[in-house]
Order: sequence, then structure tokens, then C-alpha cells
Amino acid sequence: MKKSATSFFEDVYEVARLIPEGRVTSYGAIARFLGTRSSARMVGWALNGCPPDVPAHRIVNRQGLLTASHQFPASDSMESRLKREGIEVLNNQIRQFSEIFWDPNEELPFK
DNA sequence: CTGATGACGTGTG
DNA sequence: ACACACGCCATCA
Repeated sequence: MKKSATSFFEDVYEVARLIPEGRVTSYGAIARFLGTRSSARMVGWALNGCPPDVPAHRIVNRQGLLTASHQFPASDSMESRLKREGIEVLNNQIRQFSEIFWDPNEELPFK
């Protein structure tokens, strides 16, 4: 069932689940993919209710900075998860961000 | 309906 | 390169 309160959220969740392991994407990229390119805030906000099915830890800001690290439990820190996937993280910032950046608009011809 | 908030992005000084 | 301001849009009080 699609509820008006979650239609936008589900879209974000769907794209987030499509993020390949070892890759990361930005809010703006997802926002643009959904059509709300001007509202990267909404993407992050939607992920605020990130269900366990959504690898929200793979979503960072344009700088490759883990702005959402404080939203993750210390038991499963965002950095640890990213590092565990082979992503190098230093000081809450992803290294080689441009190389592991995954853009749904370029990688996904469909949707 | 109005105002405020938010895991951002881009532009300007 | 850094700091500040504006925009954009959805949700909540």
C-alpha cells in the first residue's frame, strides 16, 4: 500500500537498496534521480526513517563526508560499515569518493 | 494556512 | 579555500 506520507520515502529507499556494495552515492544524485533534484534535503530526510533494508550508510553528502554518522548507533557506526565493504574512510570522510561514487542517473538507465 | 525544521547543494563575497 | 546566504520541497506543530 502506498501512503502519501511514504511515497517519496519509498522511492528513496528503493534507490538506496540499489546501491552496489562498495559504492556510495550522494543525496543530490538520488534527489535528481527522483526528479526532486532541487531537494537533496528531502532525500536525507526520507532516510531519517531508514528501515534495516536500506543501506543508508552508503549515502553521503556531496563532499563524501559522513554527515549522517551521528544518526547511526555507536554499535554499528557508519564508518565501520563502509570500511567493512572496502570503502576507505578517514575522519568521517570517504577517500577516493569520486572513484566509488555511484550515480543512479548514469548507472541505472531505467526507472 | 503559516512558520519552523531538516542526513543538502550551489552561488557569492 | 572558507564563511555565509538562499533555494528547494516535504513533514510537523
